[in-house]
Amino acid sequence: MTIRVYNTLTRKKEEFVPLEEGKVKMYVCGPTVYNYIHIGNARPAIVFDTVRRYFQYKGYDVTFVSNFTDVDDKLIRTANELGEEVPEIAERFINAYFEDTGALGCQKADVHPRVTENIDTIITFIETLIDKGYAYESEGDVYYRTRKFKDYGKLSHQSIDELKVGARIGVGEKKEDELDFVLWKAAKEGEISWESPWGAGRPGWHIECSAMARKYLGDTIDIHAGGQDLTFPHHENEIAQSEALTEKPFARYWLHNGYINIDNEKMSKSLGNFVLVHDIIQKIDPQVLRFFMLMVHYRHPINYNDELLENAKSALDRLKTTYNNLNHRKASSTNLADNNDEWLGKIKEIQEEFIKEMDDDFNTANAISLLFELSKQANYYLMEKSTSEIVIDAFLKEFEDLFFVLGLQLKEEEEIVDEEIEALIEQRIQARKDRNFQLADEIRDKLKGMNIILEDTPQGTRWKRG
RNA sequence: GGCAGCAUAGCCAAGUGGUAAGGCAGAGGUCUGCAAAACCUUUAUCACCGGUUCGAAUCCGGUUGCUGCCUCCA
Repeated sequence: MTIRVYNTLTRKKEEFVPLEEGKVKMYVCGPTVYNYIHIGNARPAIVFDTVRRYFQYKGYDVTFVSNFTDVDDKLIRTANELGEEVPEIAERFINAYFEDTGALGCQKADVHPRVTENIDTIITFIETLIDKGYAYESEGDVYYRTRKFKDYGKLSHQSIDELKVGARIGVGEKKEDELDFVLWKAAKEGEISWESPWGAGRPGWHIECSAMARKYLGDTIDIHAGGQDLTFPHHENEIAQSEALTEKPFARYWLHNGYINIDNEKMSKSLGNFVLVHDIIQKIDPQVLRFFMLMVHYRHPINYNDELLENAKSALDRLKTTYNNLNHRKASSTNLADNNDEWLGKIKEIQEEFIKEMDDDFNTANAISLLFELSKQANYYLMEKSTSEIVIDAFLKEFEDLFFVLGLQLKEEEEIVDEEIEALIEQRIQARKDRNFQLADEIRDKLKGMNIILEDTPQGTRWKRG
């Protein structure tokens, strides 16, 4: 089965056919590193990390590039406010980005290019656009001649004339046309800058992605992705820049993820409702946030609040409990069960359904429902009097594989064996043997107070943290 | 004004022509010394109106409500 992806360019689900068989070249627009990332930044990171993992699961060789915008107006402003230099700020929040997204289970990209490390590439790109007549210098700035690019608007499906109606006016007399956008910005007094044929300055926002995607992935890439709001103007402008330069299609498939609202309101500075990943993961397992996001289809909006996150935690715990129960049962399993094939068949069936759902434009919501089906089947199996190690292992492996695809972790960190807890549990086991249930319950309550929850199973007593 | 999206049970959320997945929460039950975990049962005709069709949550038209983008916000 092939993967079908919704392509913003055509507004349809299309069969994914890579440029080069078995390989996927993917570029995801990364953050401007002037602050900790908020959950809106986390969504594309999580979603497209999952897309990447799924391609890999299907056997593709994926080259994944995601940039850092490490110089722009917001960085300069932040630097001024804090009395620091732009590179310091950028470095700090790039590190924070890796820390936060790492906690969320996102793998690092193959390349994380930074604007400030690719200034030469960007300047060359702009020079070529000028040579081809697609750009012009004006008082130290360089602008893109938007009307010259005949396909402008093809991604956001707007005609140039419609855009003109909505275009903000008064941006500057330096432009030939109000739709033109900046490729190179002349430096103001004291601003961080680089030398260029047009004087000291820095790159505009859109040009970096065109230049860096081309440098690291080539003229045409398979997938270009980012948040929905980047469709226009950012991605539209990237297409204009890249395709004007190479005269080839820039990206074959454009994927965009939906927004996140906080308590049904848009996250915005004026509302003061920005939720930083850095803060949430102090309070809740980062896995839960990832799971929460994957429970909704990536193109749909998500509403966020604490209660919904709690629901996601309960749901994820259910799956983890089943996994732990399987592990617990492994020790007492034998090789003598005679219905192994039946169970192995069921597991295989669930795996196939999972793949079918993910093939359909990465429908993680449905894929997760298959995890619950796996959990249900595993629980049925655990009700059997004797279990086969082969089947238990197959269940465990399936859980691990599918969790890995979604970027979720099953194996807990090694619990440090607490002697006090162990001793109390031993005492209670003895008390139960003696049918001294009052003492047994007292011990259980005491442990509960220590956030230890006990489970008495036919295979013995086990504990977990609450 | 232009372009686009959304409206499914108490909550979250799948589902684009064949009679409503899954999760959370709730209720009842089984198991258990009691719990925990698990299992079973139970809760919707899909915003509204009209149309197409043997058949629509799913297609078309309209109405209402909400949302996003329209130059630097993921």
